[in-house]
Amino acid sequence: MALKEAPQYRKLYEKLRKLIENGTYARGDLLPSENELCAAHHLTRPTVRKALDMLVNDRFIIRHQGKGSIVQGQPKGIGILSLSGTTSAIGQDKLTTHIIVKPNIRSWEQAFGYEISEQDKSLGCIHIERLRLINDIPVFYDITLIPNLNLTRFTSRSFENKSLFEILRKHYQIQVKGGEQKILAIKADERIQEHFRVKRNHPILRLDRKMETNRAGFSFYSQIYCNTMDYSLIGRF
Amino acid sequence: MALKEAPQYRKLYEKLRKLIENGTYARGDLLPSENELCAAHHLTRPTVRKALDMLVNDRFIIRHQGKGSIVQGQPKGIGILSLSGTTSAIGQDKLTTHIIVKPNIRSWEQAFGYEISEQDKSLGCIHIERLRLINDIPVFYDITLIPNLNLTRFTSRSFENKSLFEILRKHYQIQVKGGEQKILAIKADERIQEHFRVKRNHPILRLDRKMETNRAGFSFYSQIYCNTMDYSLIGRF
DNA sequence: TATTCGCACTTGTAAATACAAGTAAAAAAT
DNA sequence: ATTTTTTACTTGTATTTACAAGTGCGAATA
Repeated sequence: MALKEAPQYRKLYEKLRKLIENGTYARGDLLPSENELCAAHHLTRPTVRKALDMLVNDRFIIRHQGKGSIVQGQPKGIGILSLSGTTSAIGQDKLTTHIIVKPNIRSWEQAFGYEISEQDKSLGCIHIERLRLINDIPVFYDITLIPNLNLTRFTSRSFENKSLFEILRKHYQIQVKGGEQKILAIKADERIQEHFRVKRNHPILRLDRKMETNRAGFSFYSQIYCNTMDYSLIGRF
Repeated sequence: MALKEAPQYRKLYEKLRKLIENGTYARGDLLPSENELCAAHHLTRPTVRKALDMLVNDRFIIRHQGKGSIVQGQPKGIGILSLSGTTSAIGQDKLTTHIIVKPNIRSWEQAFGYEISEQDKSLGCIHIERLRLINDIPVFYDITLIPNLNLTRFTSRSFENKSLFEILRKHYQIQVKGGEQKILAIKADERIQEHFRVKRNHPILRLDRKMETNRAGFSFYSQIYCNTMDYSLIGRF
């Protein structure tokens, strides 16, 4: 089964998104006009517009009739509380990742309080645990459970300093479209105390999340512990 | 200034959305095919597809190539983490409100870490503090700061068991369009211990929010303390 | 000088057309 | 009867064309 090539509008979306993410286009800049993008990439306007529609949807740009497409910058907009993964929520600070439990396949019974389908249950799940540090301070500990269907070579990929969301999007055409989350404040248990190097009774934020994707019936789950002492979570809504 | 008529694709979106919301199309049903919708509404496929794109985006439907558009049903409520105020986030449980500090006008210097404009600063702000109980358990304590411009009779209104968001929308045509929030876990301080009837070191969730409205330049601010022991915050994103 | 007007640009909406690709059921072959 | 192939649908991608409408700037006008 050969991988189908990504459609043109999607390729353009990825290109422009990258240019915004790496700062080539900064907040407030105008993107090239639709006609210029057409000429530059040998596409027609509806195709270009579809790519821009996606960027609007992800809050990378806004458009003004008669004016142009205005870069909004990284959608801090979609901080960890609204949509994106951790990596894009951090911004330019140094984010390092330690894999505590390497991707491995195991069975599951439940997923942090969320119901899972019988099919997912029968196939088992990919299990990852990561500790993430911002500027060398441990801030996130996350456990991720992904249904084990058809993600070839997934367990052998490197996740160090890479965004899980980005891997899913680029290699498997899976985009997180939204989801559900519970959020609560708890005391640090022993394992968390150790990872975060904090005392007992230290208040910790916990998120239990279900991520829903563009692939029908495909959801995955994560539980995130956050030490908000030095870095609080920021999000737009 | 006459109101411009809504575009065709938006009208179709509204129609189909209404049909899903009132149950004419139920979860699992197939929408009429794109060609049938074209014929029925005298539109062409690109226009129909644009309406369906919007429904996909809002998660009312998903589409399957070769199959059709499958109704997903109503996207579930948006909890406190995404957009709405507390009242609509609770659902059917009993929510009671105690006004701890009645609406009063005072000066402000800052608003929970957010920058405020010079104009807002010069006019002072309306200050409210409320304790909210779900099924008689104290769960939220919130402090709200609203710039004091032109909200006639605001301080004399009753806020018992009423939604602040609703008052702003109905009486002042102010709608919250989005905003920014910081979220962190803290230990209960003395005042919170008392209100929530919890011990020292009890983990508490704190949200610092800036609410942006449809009125240009008008934002207001709130700080919310949550006891997530019995009720965790649930939201979609 | 200050204002108005027009032009050249931008994005927004909409149609008509073509072909690719996935799905499911009918039709044909085994 | 079972399997395979065909066929008639569905949505997905992409082009071409046309006009509407908002923006900003420079030239013409008062």
